[in-house]
Amino acid sequence: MKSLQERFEDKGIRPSQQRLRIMKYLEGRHDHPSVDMIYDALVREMPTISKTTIYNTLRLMVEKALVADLTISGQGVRYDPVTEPHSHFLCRKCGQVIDLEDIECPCLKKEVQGNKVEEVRVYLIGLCKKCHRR
Amino acid sequence: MKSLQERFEDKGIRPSQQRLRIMKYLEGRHDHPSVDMIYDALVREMPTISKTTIYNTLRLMVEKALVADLTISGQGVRYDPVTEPHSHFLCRKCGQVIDLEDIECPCLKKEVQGNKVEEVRVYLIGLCKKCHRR
DNA sequence: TTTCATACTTGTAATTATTACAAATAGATG
DNA sequence: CATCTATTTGTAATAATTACAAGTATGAAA
Repeated sequence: MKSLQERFEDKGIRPSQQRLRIMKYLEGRHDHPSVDMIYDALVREMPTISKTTIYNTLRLMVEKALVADLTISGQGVRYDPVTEPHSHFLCRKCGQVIDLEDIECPCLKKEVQGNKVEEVRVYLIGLCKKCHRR
Repeated sequence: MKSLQERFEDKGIRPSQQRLRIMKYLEGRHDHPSVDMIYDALVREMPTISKTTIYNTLRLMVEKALVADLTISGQGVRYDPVTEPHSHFLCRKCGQVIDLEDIECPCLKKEVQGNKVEEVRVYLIGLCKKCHRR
């Protein structure tokens, strides 16, 4: 895997302190944080960072396909450092969002009923392993 | 298909003028309107209706499973009078949301990786038939 | 290295979507 | 008709996001 610096260069993104921090934070977790979660975590080490920068950076990263955005029912927007297509599971009780790598999706066809498919998003909702046990 | 009145009674919902109007409007279309679209259309025939009532009614209908809510990437919440499970296609150019009845979904399993699946939402994004032709 | 132009960040204000809430209204029941 | 309760309405509050202008940092050129 290429370094962050390299991936930024490839896409013509200037590697500012803020952008690097945001991406490093995101890549270190798999819980699909929201803007607020990212801000709250980073503002401790970087007290001057602003929420607008988080928004700007994430918009740029999504545009350049270095980050994926998820809009799951009722949860607002969440961000995912993994851009390879995969599905997500939302636990309606604890709210956590889990990656599901192995779900093969039938709708990966290029064309459906005459419409050109560019992207497939599959969200499963239910009770996660832990919450289900009670 | 049962009448609206009957379906309301079954669920213990009082059939107020507003609720009936909102549901009738929704059932007459298949373009998955937003709260604003519904409000703008109804306020002409019912000048005193309030947006809060639209929100309240839709929340109730979703709760009682007479309406489905869709949260597609970037489009805010849209509402669908069809509650049988089916998929949706969003055209990234013209913004329309199309029903896809025939997409069979592989993930209709009851359980995935230990998590209990209660609901499956599949969104396809791309260019619709019309927009694609250009 | 200084200078300059440009890109990036920040804080604030504006916008949009949604919910909370209390007062007014309508509808059902006795 | 009188009363009780559910519903609706308007307004205010909240939350998420975007717009924008001013300040700051960065890189290139001199």
